[in-house]
Amino acid sequence: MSEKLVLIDGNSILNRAFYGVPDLTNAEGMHTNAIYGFLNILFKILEEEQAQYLMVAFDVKAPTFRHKIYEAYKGTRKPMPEELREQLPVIKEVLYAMGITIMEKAGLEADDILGTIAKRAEQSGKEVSLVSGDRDLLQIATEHIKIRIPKTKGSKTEIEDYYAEDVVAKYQVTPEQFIELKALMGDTADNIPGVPKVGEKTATELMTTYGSIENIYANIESLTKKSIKASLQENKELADLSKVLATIEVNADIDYPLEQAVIGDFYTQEAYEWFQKLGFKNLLKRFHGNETTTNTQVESFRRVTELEEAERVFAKAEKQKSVAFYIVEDSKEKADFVGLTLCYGEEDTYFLEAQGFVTKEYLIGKLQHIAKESQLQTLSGFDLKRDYGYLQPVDTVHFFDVQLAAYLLNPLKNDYEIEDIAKEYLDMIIPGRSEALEKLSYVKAVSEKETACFQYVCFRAFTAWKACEILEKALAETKMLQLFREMEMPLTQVLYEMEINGIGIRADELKNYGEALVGRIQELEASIHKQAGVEFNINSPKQLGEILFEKLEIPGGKKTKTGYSTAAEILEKLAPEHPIVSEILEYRGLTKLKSTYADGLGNCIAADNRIHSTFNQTITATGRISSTEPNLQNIPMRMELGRLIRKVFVPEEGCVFMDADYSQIELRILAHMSGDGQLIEAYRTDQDIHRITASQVFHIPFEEVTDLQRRNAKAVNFGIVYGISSFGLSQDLSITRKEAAGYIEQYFATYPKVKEFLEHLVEQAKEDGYVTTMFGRRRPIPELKSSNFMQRSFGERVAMNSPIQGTAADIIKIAMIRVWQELKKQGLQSKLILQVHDELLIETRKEEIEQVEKILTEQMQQAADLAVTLAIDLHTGDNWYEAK
DNA sequence: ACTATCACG
DNA sequence: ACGTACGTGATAGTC
Repeated sequence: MSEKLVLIDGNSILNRAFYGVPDLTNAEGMHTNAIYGFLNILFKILEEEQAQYLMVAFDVKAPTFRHKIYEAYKGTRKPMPEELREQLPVIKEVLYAMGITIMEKAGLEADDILGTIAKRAEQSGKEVSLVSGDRDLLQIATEHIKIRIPKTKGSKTEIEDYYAEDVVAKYQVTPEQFIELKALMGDTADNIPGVPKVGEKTATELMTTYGSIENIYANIESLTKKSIKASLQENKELADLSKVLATIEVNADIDYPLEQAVIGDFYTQEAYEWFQKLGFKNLLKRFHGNETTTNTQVESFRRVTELEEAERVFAKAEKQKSVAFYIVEDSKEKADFVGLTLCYGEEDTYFLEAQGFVTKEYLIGKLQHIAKESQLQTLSGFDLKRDYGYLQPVDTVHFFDVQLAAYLLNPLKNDYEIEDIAKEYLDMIIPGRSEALEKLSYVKAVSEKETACFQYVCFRAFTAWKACEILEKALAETKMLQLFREMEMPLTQVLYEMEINGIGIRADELKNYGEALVGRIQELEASIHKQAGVEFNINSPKQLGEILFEKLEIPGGKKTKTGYSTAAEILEKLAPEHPIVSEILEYRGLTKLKSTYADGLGNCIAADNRIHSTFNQTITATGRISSTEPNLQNIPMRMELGRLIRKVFVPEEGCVFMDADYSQIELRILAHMSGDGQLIEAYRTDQDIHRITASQVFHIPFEEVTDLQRRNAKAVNFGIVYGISSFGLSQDLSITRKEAAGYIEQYFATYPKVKEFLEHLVEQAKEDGYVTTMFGRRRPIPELKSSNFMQRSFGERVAMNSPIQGTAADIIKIAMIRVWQELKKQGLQSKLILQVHDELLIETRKEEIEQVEKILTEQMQQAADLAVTLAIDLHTGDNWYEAK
């Protein structure tokens, strides 16, 4: 086997990647999509090729010879978008960090470098794979030089390969002739003018007939098509110029540093840091086994097996100011305790495995002692909510969840794995779960990869310990320490108990509800198929769109990229005219209820006949919590049929549900934060706010406000909170943009301070790069720096919405903590079981109704001190339907 | 893995 | 001139 060289056309591939990969930005708001796409193509190629050498060629900024000719001919090239331009120097840095040879030379285009190097490599007996998005390169294909052209098909990249014979097969000309083919037909993308009137077809025909441009002109009289002949005769100079432009230099004056281009280890520390900075999480996985910074750390890790030693470790731990722990569980059998890792210093990380005299009970007892008794210590960990089953904490003030801290510092990330925290805040590469355990259970893995597992669990405690101090400092600097200590940390415990409590479900009734839907669904399905004249999958938007808009020729055409939109919004407009459409809408509604709710919830019922959702505290950008498996925050409410599902959510024997929700909390927050006197005054009278708004905005007496006016005012109120735009409002109300703009103008004239406030938020956000809630929670807004109008506008709306939505989230979190504490303090058995953004649900003992009602009302109303009252609506009932 | 749709606040 | 309302999660279909 001869050796192989991979050559990459840097600019071309970066350009391909930029347009092929959807917009990506890192935490700092820098665009990264082209770099990401480039690296993916690079890795894919290298995996396929198994080459020994690699070089990447780039154009340099100075105009080249060929550009000069062209620019004299036709002017300047179209400029590169800023989002791509900023990525060009970065990819070079990344490649440099990976030890990859970069070729660039003033006066030479990437093509010329590639052509020259490829030919030289071939002459020295090497196989060459040349990767470019540019078909121009096909001219240098030979038996040993393969041109590879990546194509983005949907989300996948496929690569077309061309040896010389493949060029002939596809274009009916040899690679040498391909130059002249290009010269004749021209290429606007490549700035080759070509001969007017000669396109791909004519050019191919001419070249296959005559073999060369020279021969075409030699036989020009035999051409049959007069217009072509005339054009060729008139434009001989243009044809010659085009040939010069299309010809790639293969004898350029350039170094050929083959020794440097030997493929080595890409996975250097510098490369890791770049990948981390760019936020390429899945590419980081490639770095496993290349840790360099962690080796010294590993040497200090200790395995503790003897009781005596364990005693010493705990005795010492109790005297430390800061202790971190990680509970090791078997991943297969959930909550199967394996051991405990403790860390309380640079040199003090211990893995205490439950075995012999060091029992599970002993270890947990010792840990609980630290958690309960030593209030002066900081006890840190990672995702502490998961550990409360062991801890049974009474007070969380000295707890420190590093995951939660990292979330507050940047709530925009998708996840907060401890590996990422180690890298971001400690500048350390630690093994990730999948690498260490290889998806095996702990017990199985430990026998096979004992050392890896030992290090893995130690690093988790060590990282929690070490990151704790740094994160605390960062929280202090960003003025979020109080938010962390007094809101997020105490909330972990409230959420934990809500998860444990769960909510009672009448499984039989849920089943009946689901079965009751089936009959009607089948009826609709048959009717829809009959009317369509064909059986098809109604659930497939693709098939449905084709049936409605092509087969049945219902007007109301295209919308999305993939085909016709069949969203309810569109179908509702067609429903009155077409019975099939309204049946489809009904079918959609029923199948949604069946699959997502009747069946979906049914699958989540635990052995205790309750549903235990997970409440996630590190998901949203604004500070809200989210609910998964199942999501109990989107149980139907607006439509009666769906709302009936709430009847299967029931309290325990001897209890009722007590449900309280804030009335228009976001608008009240807006009134407070903006300080608008008129709006604050509107809330003083405890009446229909949308009606008051309508009355004030449209200058009519309260009693004379029509339903339409009220509806409009309500939409404007919503719009303001979402970060108003005339277009959005016009869409919502089905009015013209101008009318919508009129409403907004009137609204702002009525509440001038609101306008001022929102404008100030955007201004401040542009200055700082983030917005904050009343309680100091931050949301960075990298979109504000985008050169893309749409993205920037989105950033502006976010700047207006997040402080409001986030403050509401803060307020209900405060209420939850206080309600929970008060229930405990008064020794009540009633339990907080759900939060739905502005609503709390308490499973209330019947004998405690009065006390709980008082607690819930007071704590919710007093959670924040605003210029307007925080009104709540409170109901009790024997199920969720009745309590709401 | 991504898209479309739709449930909630 | 650009093209959307803010924040989530689950399901089914398609690639």
